[in-house]
Amino acid sequence: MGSNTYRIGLFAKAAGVHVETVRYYQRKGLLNLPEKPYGGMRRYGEHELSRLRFIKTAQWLGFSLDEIANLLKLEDGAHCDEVSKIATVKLTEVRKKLGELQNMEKTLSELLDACAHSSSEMHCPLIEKLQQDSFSQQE
Amino acid sequence: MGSNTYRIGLFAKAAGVHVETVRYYQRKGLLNLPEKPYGGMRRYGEHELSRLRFIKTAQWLGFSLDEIANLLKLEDGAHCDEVSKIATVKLTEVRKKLGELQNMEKTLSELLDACAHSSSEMHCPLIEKLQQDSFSQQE
DNA sequence: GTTAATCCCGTACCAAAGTACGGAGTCAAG
DNA sequence: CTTGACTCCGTACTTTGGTACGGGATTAAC
Repeated sequence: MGSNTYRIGLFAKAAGVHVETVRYYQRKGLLNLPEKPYGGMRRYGEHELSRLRFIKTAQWLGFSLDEIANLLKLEDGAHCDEVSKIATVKLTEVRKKLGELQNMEKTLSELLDACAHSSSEMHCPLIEKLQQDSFSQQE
Repeated sequence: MGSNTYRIGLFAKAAGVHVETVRYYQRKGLLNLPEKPYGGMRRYGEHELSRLRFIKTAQWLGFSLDEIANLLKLEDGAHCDEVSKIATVKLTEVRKKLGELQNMEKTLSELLDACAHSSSEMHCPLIEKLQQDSFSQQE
């Protein structure tokens, strides 16, 4: 089936991570380590590659490796009820993150807007607002 | 001038952080530690308090302590364009994340929906779906 | 057919952002 | 004037997410 063309070095490079990081993810169970032919070297294919890319994307979005591990259980296939359970939890997390980001987006863009329309050289509205404690439901 | 009314405990509490965190920020140079009267205890005023709140708010907006240290250098409000530049970069990042999270939200809720209408083995197309488009030049 | 580059795997170390600990000193109440 | 709460300061430990190191195996290139 899948032509497992990469060895670990190229595999890591293709996803923009270090070899050590790949091994680290394997230790954590985020990636499984392919069978090693008797005394040879392990090989990685496209599927593992997109899994690795997925990990990096999810991480960039603010998920911890533990959370990602859970997300990946969905990809690994499971019975419906378990999938539902995990997916529900994840969906809640995703929506929470969405809310937080929307908050950030709003705040930042308002501040930038104020900056753009400010004529005063001496008072940056962004700095000033950050100093007042207005937005503070920080979680 | 400013009546330096708080001692560290109240000061920390007023900003919603631990005493140890205040000390940590002092060590990192994010807060300066007030003069200590001969053998007495240090006092903190409103100015330091808004600085501390600034730190927490900026952190909440996704800035690292190092980035915040940089923002604090511009605290005098006289460098609005520079501040704007930094904030714009953040905003761009935040918007990109929003897009990807929305994507993830969609995938997960579709998955849940599919789950509700079937009762067998389930396998989530999470990775393929999410890998397909855009994302990827994460930083 | 011997080097140079890779891989394998285990262990150790690193940075960010705190948190915890402990022996002092100080201050407010009873 | 002592007890309890708070402060001071230094050092150590914690979690997360990696990096680095090093000896031995294996493969690719000349």
